[in-house]
Amino acid sequence: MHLQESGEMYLETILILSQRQRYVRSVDVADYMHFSKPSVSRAVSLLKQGEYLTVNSDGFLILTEAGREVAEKIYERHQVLTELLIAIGVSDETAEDDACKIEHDISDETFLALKRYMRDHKKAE
Amino acid sequence: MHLQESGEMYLETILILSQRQRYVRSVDVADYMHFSKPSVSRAVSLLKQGEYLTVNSDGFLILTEAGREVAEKIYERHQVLTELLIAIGVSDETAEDDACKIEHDISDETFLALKRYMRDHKKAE
DNA sequence: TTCAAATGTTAGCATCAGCTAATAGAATAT
DNA sequence: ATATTCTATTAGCTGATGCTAACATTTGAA
Repeated sequence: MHLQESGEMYLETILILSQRQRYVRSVDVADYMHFSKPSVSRAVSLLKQGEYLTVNSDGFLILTEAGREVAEKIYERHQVLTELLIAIGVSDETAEDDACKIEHDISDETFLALKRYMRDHKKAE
Repeated sequence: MHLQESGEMYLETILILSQRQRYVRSVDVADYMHFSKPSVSRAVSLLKQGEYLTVNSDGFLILTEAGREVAEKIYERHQVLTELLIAIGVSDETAEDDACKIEHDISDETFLALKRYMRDHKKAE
């Protein structure tokens, strides 16, 4: 089952929320993403079907290994891309927004090249 | 009328084809993009409606001022982003592919920052 | 001239991913 | 204990954008 950009966003959000809260429910995801509950409900059931997460008896969303891998990959991209854009002079808010779109688009090859470039140019700035 | 990514891709393609051919028809766009004729037909009629292009009596697609502006903006992004990715070590093909996705996502602010960065670091490499 | 190929359009299908309205069930407060 | 509120789901709508099948029109070759 191939994940669309939207699936990646849900997983990333669950990861982020689970770093600030003891548990994450569908309604928390809906609030954070400013989506309706039914939208989240369907997304969650698709992600469950794809085995990216499970829902326990309290309605808490738990990422599976596969789900966590995707979430961490996207979240790392989010952070690195945001940092990179800020480093070249983009405003914080725009950097966040643009990173959030680019993070789903680029290949592993490009992301690695960007990280390598940043590493090699950090002190030389 | 707000243009989606797909609309931008059609306009960019028409611009590219009009640089290599004396005229561009729907079927040329379909061949180039590997889309079906009906898909292009509908897209063209939407772009016509949005006044991004006109179709003359021979079925040739002519970008309007607005259409050309969009097409050139996206095409410039395409070229600059591809060049940038290649410069940091991404393979030609991946650079093309990734640039083609990023080009629709980033803000003007980010694109300007990237161009500025490239300009300032070109000879210093 | 006639028949075939090329071109464009219409109709209708599929998927993705958002939405609202309505409902069911669980948790909480009075 | 009852009523309210919170949470999740179901049903069904919407719009974007790809597709195929079928058809009409035009072009061009035999």
